[in-house]
Amino acid sequence: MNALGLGYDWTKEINTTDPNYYKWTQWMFLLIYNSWFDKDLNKARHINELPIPAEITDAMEIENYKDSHRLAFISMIPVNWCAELGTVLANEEVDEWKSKGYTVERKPMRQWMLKITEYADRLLTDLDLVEWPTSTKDMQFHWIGKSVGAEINFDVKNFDKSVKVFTTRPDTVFGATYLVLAPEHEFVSQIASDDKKAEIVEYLKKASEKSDLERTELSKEKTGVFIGAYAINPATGLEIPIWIADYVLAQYGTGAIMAVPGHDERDFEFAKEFNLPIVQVVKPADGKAWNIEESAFVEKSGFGMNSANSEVSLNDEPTPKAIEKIINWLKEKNIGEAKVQFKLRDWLFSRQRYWGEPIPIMYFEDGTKRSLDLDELPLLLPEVENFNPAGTGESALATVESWVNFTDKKTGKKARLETNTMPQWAGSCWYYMRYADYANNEIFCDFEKQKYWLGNGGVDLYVGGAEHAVLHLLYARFWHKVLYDFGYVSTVEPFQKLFHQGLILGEDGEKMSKSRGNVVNPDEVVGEYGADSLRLYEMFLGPLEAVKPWSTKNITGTFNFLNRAWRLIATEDGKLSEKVQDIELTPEQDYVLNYTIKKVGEDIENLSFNTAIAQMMIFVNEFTKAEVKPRSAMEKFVLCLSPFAPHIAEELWQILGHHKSVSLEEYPIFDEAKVVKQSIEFIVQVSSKIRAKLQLAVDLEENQVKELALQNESVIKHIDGKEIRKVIFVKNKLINFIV
RNA sequence: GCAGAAGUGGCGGAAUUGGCAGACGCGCUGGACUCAAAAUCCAGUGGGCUCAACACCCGUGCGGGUUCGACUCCCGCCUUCUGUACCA
Repeated sequence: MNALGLGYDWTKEINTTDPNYYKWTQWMFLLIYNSWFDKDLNKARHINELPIPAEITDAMEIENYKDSHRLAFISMIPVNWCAELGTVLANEEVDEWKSKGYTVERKPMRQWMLKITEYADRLLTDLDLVEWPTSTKDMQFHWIGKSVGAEINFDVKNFDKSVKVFTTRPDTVFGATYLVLAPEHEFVSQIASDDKKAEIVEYLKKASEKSDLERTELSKEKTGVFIGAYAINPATGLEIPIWIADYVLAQYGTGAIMAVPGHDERDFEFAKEFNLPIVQVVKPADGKAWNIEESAFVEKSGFGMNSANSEVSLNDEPTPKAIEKIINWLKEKNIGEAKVQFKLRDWLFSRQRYWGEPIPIMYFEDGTKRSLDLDELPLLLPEVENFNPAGTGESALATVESWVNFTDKKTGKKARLETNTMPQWAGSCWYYMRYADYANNEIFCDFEKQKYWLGNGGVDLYVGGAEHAVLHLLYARFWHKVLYDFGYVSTVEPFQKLFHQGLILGEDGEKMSKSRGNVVNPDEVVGEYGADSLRLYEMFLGPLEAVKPWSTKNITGTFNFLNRAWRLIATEDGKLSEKVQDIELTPEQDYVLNYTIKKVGEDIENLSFNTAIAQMMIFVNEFTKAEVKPRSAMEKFVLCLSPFAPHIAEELWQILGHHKSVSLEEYPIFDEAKVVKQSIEFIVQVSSKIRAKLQLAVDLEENQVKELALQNESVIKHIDGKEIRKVIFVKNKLINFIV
């Protein structure tokens, strides 16, 4: 990187695995842990400010109540457990190990979660504040996935229970002909009939062995099992069967749905597969008949039908009105209410691996616990011989007796440390702020420094790959907002302007990889053509955001350009060329110079480096033609070139007689008056076809141009005595005679 | 399937309040310099037609449309890339 002349200040290097750095990652985790989300104020507050209900008086119960409100909490949630490996696998690792013959199952295990869902609304609305690519904003928008609907309770026949479902179409409740629970739903084992239990266990086993990916790959064929229980449709009063099926996800909504096969594609497919009744309760707005046995009617623009009981009728109501009406009825009867649901799930934060920041919480023998104080951080990882997981689902840390079990100095009590560690994402959630105050040991970043460097809406320009569009960029926004709520940062959002650079592919148009053998080694290119040629070529390839192939052959273009630029100013042996003299510029040279300064400056602002370089090539071509080169133009050109090709520019600058580094110079200023052309090539069209080009002075009026144009031979020929019906005139551009 | 982006010479790409399509570079062709070559410099280079020039015609993935005028705007398709995965 040094050879390429990239301007990194290595004294400010940071490292998320450095204890002095992860001290603050742990501190931030504890800030989150010691918070609850005040829905009224729509922000995080300290856990000690949480109002405790009067009926809770027992100290232990108060702690439990607090724990259930913390933004970091423990939950039993399904993870990819591989018993043979004794460890939990990431989604993308599952297939790899399964193909090696290992068994991976979805098993609920104790995990630390962060309540990012509390920030769902803010993460959504604050997207308006940032200058990000629309595609990335869209991705986050869909990922957060806000849907507005209702929750409805369906009583279970013969049980004192009711299944809560979430639906965006409560108006179709009259058409709900069965319920479907996620296989993992807690009611399944409780309400299933005995004769179905064997079948259910079998189905559950199969479902648990499927990864999320497999569940969806099998999407075309719906599977499920009737569990021998019935629910009562609260709208119709009818008994409807309860099924389990893995197309219903435990993690979303309530983990249960009311199935309306007449008005939902998935429910329709399922009903067809298992011969369940389909009832039409919405009709198309155009009044045409709809064959509900053929396909589901899913438009939200219809009118209700077959939807009435003794208390409420949705018949002939347009869908939006019907939704409103049924929600009011559900509320009145206390069987449901309006509900906003997000696709966004809480963040599974813990890892059962050695390499990660230890979660700084200790548990005492009496069942109480405490988080570490700032003066006890960082909580270091112990030195170990064996990094393998404990095999119990815990990390290697659980096997380090001396680390895990100890006597707490502050309380004198025997304690056991949490053995979970944090994910890679944690340290990258806030590193962008550490650069502003990289060595501070009192706080993660001094507020004033943070405000100075990042106060203008966050990081001014954040360049990174599109693969981070939803995970890193969402997690970091979440942490930043928590820090904002406690006044540690001055902006609501961490990254003001975001740019995704495109990948440079190998010469074969494929991703560069060792296995494909298409990797280009920059060191070799630098050796042959120099660092400036490489830098310039990478920028000249095409737009920064585009994915584009490398071509070693084409680097001669930028290499030649730099050689030509050199010869403009210097001799082969590095002396100032005798042709560089203090002379006036010709009007044409003056224009090219000023336009180059303007264009390159603007293109840098827009990150359009390829066109900036093209303009500098035009400059060099123009001045190569000249017998004598004006010194002032050469100096300004070197200043333009300097950010792109710093090494050559530096040498040329010194050859031109300067002693101060060119990198300390200001970018040159152009003369606005000189970038306006004195004369322009004017287009003359006859019936929209170009028939002549005239070299004219600028700002001529229509009459003047018309007169000149009509004297042109080619124009006369094409008008051919015909009547001119219309004349279109665009100032300084064209005149068009319609005949 | 859904969402987003893209499709322009032999190649990378340029051109957006709709107004010269192909800037700039690579490659290729010819010339100058040289004993020769490399390097360098100069000229040419979308296709068709033409001995050639002029002129003319065609041309921005495909098919329509709006407009005096469309790479650009609208409708419908095709292809490629990226992301995502039954979210009730």
